[in-house]
Amino acid sequence: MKRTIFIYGFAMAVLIFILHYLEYRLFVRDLSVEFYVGIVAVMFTLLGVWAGLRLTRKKIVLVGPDFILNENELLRLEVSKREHEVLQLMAQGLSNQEIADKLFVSLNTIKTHTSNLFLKLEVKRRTQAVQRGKELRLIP
Amino acid sequence: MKRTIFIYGFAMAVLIFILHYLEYRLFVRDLSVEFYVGIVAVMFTLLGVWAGLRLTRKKIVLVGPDFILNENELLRLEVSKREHEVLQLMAQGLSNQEIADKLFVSLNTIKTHTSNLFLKLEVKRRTQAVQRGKELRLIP
DNA sequence: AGAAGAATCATACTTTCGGGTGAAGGTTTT
DNA sequence: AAAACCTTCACCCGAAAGTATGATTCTTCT
Repeated sequence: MKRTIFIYGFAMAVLIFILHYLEYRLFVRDLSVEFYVGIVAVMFTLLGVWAGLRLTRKKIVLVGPDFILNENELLRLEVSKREHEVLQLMAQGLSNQEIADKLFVSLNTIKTHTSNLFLKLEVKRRTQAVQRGKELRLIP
Repeated sequence: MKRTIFIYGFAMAVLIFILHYLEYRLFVRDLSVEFYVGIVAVMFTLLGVWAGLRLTRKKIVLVGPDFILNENELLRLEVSKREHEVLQLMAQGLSNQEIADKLFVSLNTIKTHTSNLFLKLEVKRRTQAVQRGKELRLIP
């Protein structure tokens, strides 16, 4: 942000200097004011486009990490804490076995959780569960 | 698009006219050229920002809700079009069989694509592939 | 205390995934 | 034309995922 402003101001100064240089050294006031105004307009239009894209791109990046858990959906769908926990790990691309190891429970337990989860989320596969979980803001 | 260009050109003309008006009617050449150049610079910067946002917003809308495909990554990882296509459908939670049906090819073909995809994305499961694909902005 | 819900685990079975290998046809590049 | 690459498909096999059913333990709420 600060860099953008700095670069922008610097470019502004350089352009004005160049214009003066052209005006006094080469053309010796042969050209009208409209000419310079035109050049300045075009150049700063381009600068404006560039700066605008800069700023908005950063906004998009900032939008990224902000997640608010939708507890209403958790309650409505009757998703238990443990199932929610499993869903989170599932969304990280872990296999059932890895989830089981991470939660210190049996593989069968995780299978039960995932099955119940799929019923509650009305999906058939874990990829869909992850999708749905993100849609409903159950996971980031 | 045409409207944008038209509006932009019109605004350009209006601004130049206003400047001339100010120059000859009010200030009577009391102010230096730098002053006018400054005003023009600021104004066209704003116009540039506006125009830039216009144009890019339209591009984004065409693709979807603020998603810009990262073609560099596709090239870098050597992901083919077909593999990219499969990745998209995979991200929608479809099974290999469903993807095969949707693309009118054999299940084995999809398996080959997914296998190669996993190698290129350096993952082991489809859930991870989807994750990675989103990270790298290969899919929305 | 007893009912309800959750978490846990098991067993058995089916389906889907994923790895490995090989190969044929097509396009692009050299 | 030959090489390189993409796309397509096949077969095999093991691992992982998912379904169904039933059972035990534990907390929690009434």
